[in-house]
Amino acid sequence: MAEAPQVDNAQLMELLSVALGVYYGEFTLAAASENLTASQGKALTVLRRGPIAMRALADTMACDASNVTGIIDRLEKRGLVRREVSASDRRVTNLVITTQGEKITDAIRAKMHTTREGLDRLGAEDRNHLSALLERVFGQPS
Amino acid sequence: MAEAPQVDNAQLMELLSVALGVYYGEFTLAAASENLTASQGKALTVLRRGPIAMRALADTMACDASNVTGIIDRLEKRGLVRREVSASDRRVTNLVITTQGEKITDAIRAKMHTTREGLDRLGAEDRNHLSALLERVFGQPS
DNA sequence: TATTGTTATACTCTATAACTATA
DNA sequence: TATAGTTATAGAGTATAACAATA
Repeated sequence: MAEAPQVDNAQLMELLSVALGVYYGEFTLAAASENLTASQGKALTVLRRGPIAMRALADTMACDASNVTGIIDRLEKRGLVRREVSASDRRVTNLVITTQGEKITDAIRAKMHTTREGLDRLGAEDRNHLSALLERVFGQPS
Repeated sequence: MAEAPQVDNAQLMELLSVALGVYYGEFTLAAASENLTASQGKALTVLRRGPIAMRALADTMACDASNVTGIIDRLEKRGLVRREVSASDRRVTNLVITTQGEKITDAIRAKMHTTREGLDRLGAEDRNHLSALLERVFGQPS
């Protein structure tokens, strides 16, 4: 049996802070290489998961709804995102990523070498375990 | 034996993206409750680990060095950070967090309920495992 | 010559408040 | 009345370029 390192939550919070800092820094640089700001890249990443309303995107990005207008304006001007008025509620604007937008999110992800090489160091079992742990920590909070 | 979910790196990258979104969103709100922007909170969090030069902080934050000047100006004006000219190289400015700055980072961390409760759901063994996995993925990249 | 930190500039992000359209 | 999205505004973040001080 290996010695239990006895990691407490404060140390784990610190480790998460460092790990996600590395991830976010690399994401910012990768987005910049595609001429996107971090916020634009983040919005595009959320849209990559599927269509979403302006308001819901603002909630996911933890920013005010008024900010999303400008961010989406710039992405739409570049043809990376499409606005669609909801059929069921005409107040709602649904956002849909375009094929070109999908290509850019894929390009950003492909450029995140540090993170990908880090994950490559894990075997299949450890990948499964990390996935399960992240889902338990960050998955649907009650 | 449990069925192997067969998680590939693309899924893990997506999961990391979601985790970062939850963590960063909560961090932004916690920092705002202390009247700090996300960037100011991030800078203070890095400084909490120990003194660091302006240039190194810019690298860690993945932003241009010129930005750090303004961010530190505002933190210094509030007494949360101190500038110290390096004794060994007078071009270098070392940044030191103050006692008041430490208190604020602790207050921010204390307010991150979703993340902390997520970690609380893990037992001692899973905490150790998550810690080891994060270090293997994000620890000192060659 | 090269590096550190600052300043000036232009653009983007951000929250707040007020507004229109729709429910 | 309440909600979705936009606009206007002011302060903060951001990269670029140019600069002074130091190495």
